[in-house]
Amino acid sequence: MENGIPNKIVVAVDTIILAIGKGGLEVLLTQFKYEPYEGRWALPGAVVGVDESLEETAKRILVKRVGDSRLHLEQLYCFGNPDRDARGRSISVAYFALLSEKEKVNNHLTGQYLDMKWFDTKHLPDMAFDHRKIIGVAVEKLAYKLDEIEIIRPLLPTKFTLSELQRVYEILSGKKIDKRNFIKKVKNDETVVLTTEMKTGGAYRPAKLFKFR
Amino acid sequence: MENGIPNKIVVAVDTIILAIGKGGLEVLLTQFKYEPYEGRWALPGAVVGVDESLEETAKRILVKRVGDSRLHLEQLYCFGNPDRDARGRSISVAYFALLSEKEKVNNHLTGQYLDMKWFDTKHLPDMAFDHRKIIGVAVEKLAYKLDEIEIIRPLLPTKFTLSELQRVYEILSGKKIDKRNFIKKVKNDETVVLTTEMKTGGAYRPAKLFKFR
DNA sequence: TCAAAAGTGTTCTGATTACACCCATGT
DNA sequence: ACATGGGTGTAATCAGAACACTTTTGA
Repeated sequence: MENGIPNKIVVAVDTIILAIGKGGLEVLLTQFKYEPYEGRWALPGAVVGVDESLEETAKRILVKRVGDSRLHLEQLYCFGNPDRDARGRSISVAYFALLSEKEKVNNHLTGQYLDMKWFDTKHLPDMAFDHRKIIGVAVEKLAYKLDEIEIIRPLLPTKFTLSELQRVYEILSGKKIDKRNFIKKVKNDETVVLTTEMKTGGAYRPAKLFKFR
Repeated sequence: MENGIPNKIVVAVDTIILAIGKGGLEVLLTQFKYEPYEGRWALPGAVVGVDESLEETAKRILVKRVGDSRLHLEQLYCFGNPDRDARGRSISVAYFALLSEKEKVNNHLTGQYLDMKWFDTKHLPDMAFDHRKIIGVAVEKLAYKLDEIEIIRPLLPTKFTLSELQRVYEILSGKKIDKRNFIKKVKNDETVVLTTEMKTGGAYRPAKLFKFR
């Protein structure tokens, strides 16, 4: 039962902004400028406004940091241990956001946003708060959701080759998979269909392009 | 990024206490005594203490309402729409708790706790806040988690017949399943094993008792 | 002896795994 | 011509679904 007694807990949203990079799954972090976490890296976040839904807070962060709020956004978990923030009691509602075009963000990485950088989720820098753990939970959940190939959609451009799809699948699941078995899986699933176009311009043999339905 | 600016948001934990009852899955609710939700039913909840973790808050609720905090407890979701509480801005971190012995709770349903009652999740009364929706999400998640039979453990006594196990499975999944197929599934799974005991005293033919490993 | 729940096996289908070679292109 | 990634099929195994009759007990 809830009642109206106010408390001193700060409610924040933190976003785990993920994209596929050269080496694997990457997350966008910002460097903290102040004590007690000076120099350490943190997830982009914001305190929830009094008239703002949690998802609106998350979108506000995305607009500021990525320049676009139309990403796949999903609530991950609510972290609330009393010792998670050395500055005082806070709880963080974590959302993950999936991004297909890192480049778009990278245009943001100028001027006032020079404190932002992509990191491979397997090689994270020194992190503030419990954010390392939060990223761990996010990566784990993503792998768990992978039984629906659909979850890959926001991480790819609208058209992609089978190899690109398979690469994302392997990165998220952490497992290698055989090409021939993978195409069977994809064809069964029916969420991914062939287009008539070919990926040209790449080195070597052109590949058929697929898209999500 | 989080900072220390205080806000006016109340952080509460609400618990969805579930058990298997005569008609199906049941949830324990309390009747609200005050405006603006007078007479409506709500999930047992509490405001999070400043030095208390979210899970500790949930356990505090369980001790008070059920007399036991050693239930299966799991965070469900964080609900935070600005209009979810007519009295002011609040967010609710929902936890579900699974209970095998409704009777234990029923001893609590006396004196100051006469405002507590079990309801079938399919026939809920008029509810306060967004609690009807929260219960819906909980029931859905439970069905989703059912691919691991393990999730049924906290809803059953330590020893149980195959039919009892199957009944819970059917209630949570919302589907009928064939007896012979069900035992194959259970045997494959290997989390449930046969004991040497029989369920005697019931009407008709005695049944073998199983237990979780 | 009857009512009610317990107990039991086979067949079919669809998904998953293991596995190896030729093809099309740019350099 | 060669290096590189694109593209393809078969056989074995396993889980899930459909399906009906006999057994044991208490009343």
